[in-house]
This record gives sequence, C-alpha cells and structure tokens, in this order.
Amino acid sequence: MSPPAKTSNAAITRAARKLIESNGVENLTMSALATAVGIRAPSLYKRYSGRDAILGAVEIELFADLGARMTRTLKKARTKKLEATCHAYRSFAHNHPNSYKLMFSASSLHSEEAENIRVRAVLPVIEYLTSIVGPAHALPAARTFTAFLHGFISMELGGAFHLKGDVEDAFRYGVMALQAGL
Amino acid sequence: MSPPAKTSNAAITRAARKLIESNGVENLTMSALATAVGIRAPSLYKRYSGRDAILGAVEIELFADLGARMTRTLKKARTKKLEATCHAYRSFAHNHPNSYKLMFSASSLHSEEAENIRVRAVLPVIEYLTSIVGPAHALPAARTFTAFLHGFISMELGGAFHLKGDVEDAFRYGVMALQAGL
DNA sequence: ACCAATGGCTAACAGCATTAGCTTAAGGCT
DNA sequence: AGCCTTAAGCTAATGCTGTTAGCCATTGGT
Repeated sequence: MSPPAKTSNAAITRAARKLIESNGVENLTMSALATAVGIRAPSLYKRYSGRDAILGAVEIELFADLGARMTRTLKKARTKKLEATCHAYRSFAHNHPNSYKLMFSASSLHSEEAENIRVRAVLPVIEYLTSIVGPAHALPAARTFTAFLHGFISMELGGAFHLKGDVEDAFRYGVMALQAGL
Repeated sequence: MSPPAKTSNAAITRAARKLIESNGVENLTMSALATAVGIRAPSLYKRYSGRDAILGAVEIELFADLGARMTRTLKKARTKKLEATCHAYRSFAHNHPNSYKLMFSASSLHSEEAENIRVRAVLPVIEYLTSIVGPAHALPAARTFTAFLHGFISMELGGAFHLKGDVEDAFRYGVMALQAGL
C-alpha cells in the first residue's frame, strides 16, 4: 500500500521524550523532532495532527510510567508503604524533571484517554488509603497527598526553595506530618 | 530631552496583567500588548529588554500582591490564623488563575529582586509557624504548607480534580490534616 | 500491468519576537 | 533665538516557529 515507513508513532514519541528531557518542552521543535527520526517536519503531520497531539501522546506515556511505578512500589513495600510511594514519586520527577514539568503544564490536554490514565495512576493510592482512613476520607486524603507531592516537587524543580535549609529534611518532614494528620 | 511619552513601564505591566488574566500568558503577544498601551510592538523594547523581562516584571508585582494579601490576612485574623491564610492564598489564585499559573511557570526568572519578593511573601508565615512548631521545624513546616497549597491549587486550576467528590471539602480536609500533623 | 493509497518531499504562508535604522520633538546650553 | 543631544516612537526587515498545499514515489492488491 505504501513505501516502507522511515519511522513510526512510537519512534516519534520516543525521540520526543528524549529531546524534551534534554532540552525542555519549550525547545522541542517539529523540525528537530523530525530530524531526530530521520524525516522532515511536515511529514510528522502524517502521523500526528500537530505538536500538541505529540505532546499529548508523550504525556500519556509518562502518566502510564509514573502510575506503573507507584503501583509497583506500593505493592512491593512490606512496611511504610505510603512513604515508599512518596519517594518513588519524587524520584521519578527527579529522574525526568523536564518531562515532569510537561505532565503538569497548562497545555495538558483533556482527552478521555489522558483522563483515564491519570485516574488509573492514583487509583492504587486511593485504594490503599481507604484501608487506612476509611472510604469516606480516602478521596480527600489522596488529594491532600498528591497535592503535597506535586506542590513540593514542582517548587523544588522550579528552584523555589532557595532559602537555606535541607530540602530532603523538609520532604521527610512533610510526609511524616501528613501521615500523622490523617 | 525627548517627545512626550505615550506610555510608561507601569502602564505596560498593568496592561500585560489585564491581557494575561483574560487570555492566558501564552496568548500575550508583544503586538497586542503594544496596541493596548497605544504604541507599536518594537517600541516596547525601549522600556523592556524583551517579552521575558515584561513577564518578569509582572511576576514581581504578583508576588508582591500575594505576599501583601497573606500578611494582611495573617495579622487580621484573631483565631484560626493559618486556615485564614490558606484560604486567602487560594482565593487569590481563584481570582487570578492565569496570573497564578504565570507565577509558577517554568519561565520564572531568577532575578535577585524576584527572589527577594518571593521570600518576603512567605516570611510572615514562617514567623507565625515558629511560634507554633518552634524555630527548628518552622522552615520545613512552612515548606510543607506552601507545597500543599501550591500543589492543590495548581492541580485544581489545571483540571486534575475531575474525579467526583467535593473539592472544597478536600481543601479543608487537607488544611486540617496538615495542621494536625505539625 | 495497473491503480489506489500511504508516507515522504519541497515550497509557501502566517504569526511570532526581535533588530536595524530612521524620524521627531522636547529641553538644556550657548 | 537657535542649536543639538537624546529619548521615544516609527517602518521595514530578519529569522524562526507551526502548519498547509500540493506533488511524487513506492508498494500491495486486483
């Protein structure tokens, strides 16, 4: 039906993730991405409707990865499950800071698929919290937890913690305080 | 020394804030901003070195406003000072959602002035927390609090709370839990 | 042997921030 | 008064975006 493809959707998102991670989302140009997969910029539009669609696809992959990682950690840890999950979340962000920024940037599309993936990422945590604070408070508790996590990390990555003092300590302190407060 | 100025730095940041609030940062163009103050785009460069510089100036104004508001609330409230401050923070974000996004966007410059303003905005909270958790824990406690606040609100504004359930409730729950945990 | 369709290409466009270089008008100085 | 420096505006042009239009080659099915 057609000449042999030089690239693929998967290769494109893979290259996009790499470029985003090294240069930041704002520096991901269609031209650079195309070159990275061995084609020219306009050919990208044969596979994705535009730059936003590519970022959306990357976002979905990232949320899936994060969700898998948290679920795995939550299951694996025998004790201090919540703490372990918090640290897994944070280390994910530290390992892919630029990707993490993308995941929570304003341009976050609201496709149904993205929504589902997001929900699926938090579901295990809600489930676990249910066993601790009960079903009535599980949702607000999860929100409090993820809010703290996201807030802490986004400020950390944004360099908002330039005040003296140990950031690691502050994180542990925050996790403890939250846990105690539930 | 020169012909009468058609505009001023203050008028520019004022117009920028208005445009950002109604259209979002990403839609603030030099051309639109120039038109809003009655000049042409290139003339903006006589006053600011570029778009980023303008955003930086706006950011500084915003942090100053937020800081003033929090300080005022903290002083005014007779009881439940911390809760009142949390709600003041959140209502600021709700009143200026697009501006709020700018304040914590990745492009946040790290000028010395911006840094100072940021610190000044949180200082009263740290001071107050010192009187509660003691000087040793005041900084991590403040970080935990601001992390929660920022995380909650940025997720809320980003539409990450599409799961059923009352968001107001979750916020109150979070504030309570944090307070209890300190 | 043909033919439809796919996936690539070049050329072109529109919108953006920014730069170069010119013009105008106030205000100080002789 | 007359000049001349200088700030603040302007138009025109540049270079970089994302995106669209339209063309061409290759393939797999008939």
